[in-house]
Amino acid sequence: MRLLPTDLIDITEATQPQFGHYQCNSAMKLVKRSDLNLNVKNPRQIAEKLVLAIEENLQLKTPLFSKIEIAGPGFINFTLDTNYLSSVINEQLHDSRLGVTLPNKHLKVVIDYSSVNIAKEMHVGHLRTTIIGDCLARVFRFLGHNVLGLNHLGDWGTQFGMLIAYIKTIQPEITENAPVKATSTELVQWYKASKQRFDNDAEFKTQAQQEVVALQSGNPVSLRIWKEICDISRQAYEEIYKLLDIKIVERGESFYNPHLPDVIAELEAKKLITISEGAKCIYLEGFTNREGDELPLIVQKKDGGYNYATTDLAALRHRVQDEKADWIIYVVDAGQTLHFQMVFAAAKKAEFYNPNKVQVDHVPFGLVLGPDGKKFKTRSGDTEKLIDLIQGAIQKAKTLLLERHKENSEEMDMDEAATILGINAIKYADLSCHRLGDYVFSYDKMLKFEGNTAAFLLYAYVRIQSIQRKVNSDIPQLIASGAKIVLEQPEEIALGLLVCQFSEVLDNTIRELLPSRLTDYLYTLAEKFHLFFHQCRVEGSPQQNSRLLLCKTVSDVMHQGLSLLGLKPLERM
RNA sequence: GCGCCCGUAGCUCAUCUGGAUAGAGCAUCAGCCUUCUAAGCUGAGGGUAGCAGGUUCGAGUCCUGCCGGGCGCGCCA
Repeated sequence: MRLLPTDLIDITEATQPQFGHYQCNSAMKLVKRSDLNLNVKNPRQIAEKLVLAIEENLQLKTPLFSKIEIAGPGFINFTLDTNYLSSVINEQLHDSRLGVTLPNKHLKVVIDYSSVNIAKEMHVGHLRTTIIGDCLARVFRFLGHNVLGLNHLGDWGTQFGMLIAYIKTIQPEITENAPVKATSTELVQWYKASKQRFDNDAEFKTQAQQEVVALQSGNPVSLRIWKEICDISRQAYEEIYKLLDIKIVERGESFYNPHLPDVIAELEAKKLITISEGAKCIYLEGFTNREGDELPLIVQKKDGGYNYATTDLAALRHRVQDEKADWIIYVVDAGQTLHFQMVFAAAKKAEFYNPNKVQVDHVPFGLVLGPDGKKFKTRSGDTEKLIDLIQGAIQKAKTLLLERHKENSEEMDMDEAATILGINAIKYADLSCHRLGDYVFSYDKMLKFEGNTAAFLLYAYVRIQSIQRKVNSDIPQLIASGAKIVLEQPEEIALGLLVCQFSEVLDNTIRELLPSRLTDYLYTLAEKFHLFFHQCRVEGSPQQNSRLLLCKTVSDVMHQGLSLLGLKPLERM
């Protein structure tokens, strides 16, 4: 398609089945371009020229299309040749990467997600960043990129001043060598108590702020208590990561602490710092506050302490300079959009990164709402603990499984299946809704096993496994013997086409950083499979081998797709 | 007040750099299991895409204004 200026190449999937498989919308755009001297007023005439050119170019090769038609104002509709489609899917059958080619350039992609807070329990609000970030990391990895997933732990800052000050009042015997005695539950209680005191007791607030400075400057007792707190907390969140199958590198705010003075020094050297009301600030164009005055990004507080802007700047610089990132992605809730805009703008101004060389994206997501339609409380109010939530889903899944398998419950490991089903349901409920929208968190909804849910996908996968058990054929042997997929029935062709589009879908998922592109695709794949299942008998049919292999490609794509979402498959359910 | 996000079927949501007749699920109604898992499939009804303009051959999608909801806006992260 060198014939067209790249910005005018507009080839998309057909919007309706009767229009074929793909459509080209370029003719309507070309007619407007006077600079190309086409001397044609009617887009249909352009479409005719394009079709001629395409047919000439493809003459000597395998026929790609069985039909190319011009329709409407100038749409060009392409119907793929079934033999060609069959040849593509047969190639994919032999390809362990399912038709997904490795990139020319392997990018270093840093993804910042999960960001749990030490001394606070993981709650439903951590679900989105953790699951979306994990999914994006998995897709990038599968596409052949070098991913560094970072857990930007909230393990530093004012809250630790509060906590340490509080612990010193209730356990005054603590020294550098006498450890804190507490469970993670107690820690959370202490956090709440210290927060309350911080808000209501001015003297305590001052103490807490002094503790922050002590911690940041490396006071041994403060550091010791801090380390204990982190260790206790870690046990709690690692349990959840294990359950959710999340693998992430821990690199919290404290990691950047030694770099903070240097970040400030560099900003000062570059003459970006203005002192305002005792605080060191960067003023950026286009940001105003409530009164319409310029809004600063505060990088050092008047008490000398650093804040999250400082840490984020240090982190960004580190990720560019030390990690050599090509792409940095922050999976953080939409409420922090302004913060990231300012940090990115400041980092550009400070030349911490070159926007032409490094792509930096904030990937915002909507809120998780409670049953009342309001945001789950995070700070002081009681919230649903993530661990309880997960256990609840697993319990519910188990009830459903037992109900379904009253007679033959010995065929499968109910606990294992329930765990997989429950966790899949939670993850899928989150990933399948559009990232930017809020959604109401509901056990019932996420465990509903109809419609666009994890169970619907799993059910398609399970049915394929069931067919394979029934036929009991050695599939690797079958492939080795040269058996081929022959797409004939409309249901087979529709299914085969979809299987071949896996690679395109992953590209879209990454381009928009939207996991819901992948869930939508897998949902459609499951739908098309169920259709095929009803219309096309596999076992005992004349097309048994071909259909068995078609099922295998669907199973492979489904398996890989589920894995990219962070879900696990089941052989039976 | 300013900025960002959202508003699509009774409900929950899709609609992929603007494309042809806006699609699913739930709920309602009517069908399909002596054949590979009925957690499935088929069919029916259900729409002024918040409202009003504009740009365009073409707008749910882009622009402007208004209405409604959410979030954010100087030392919490």
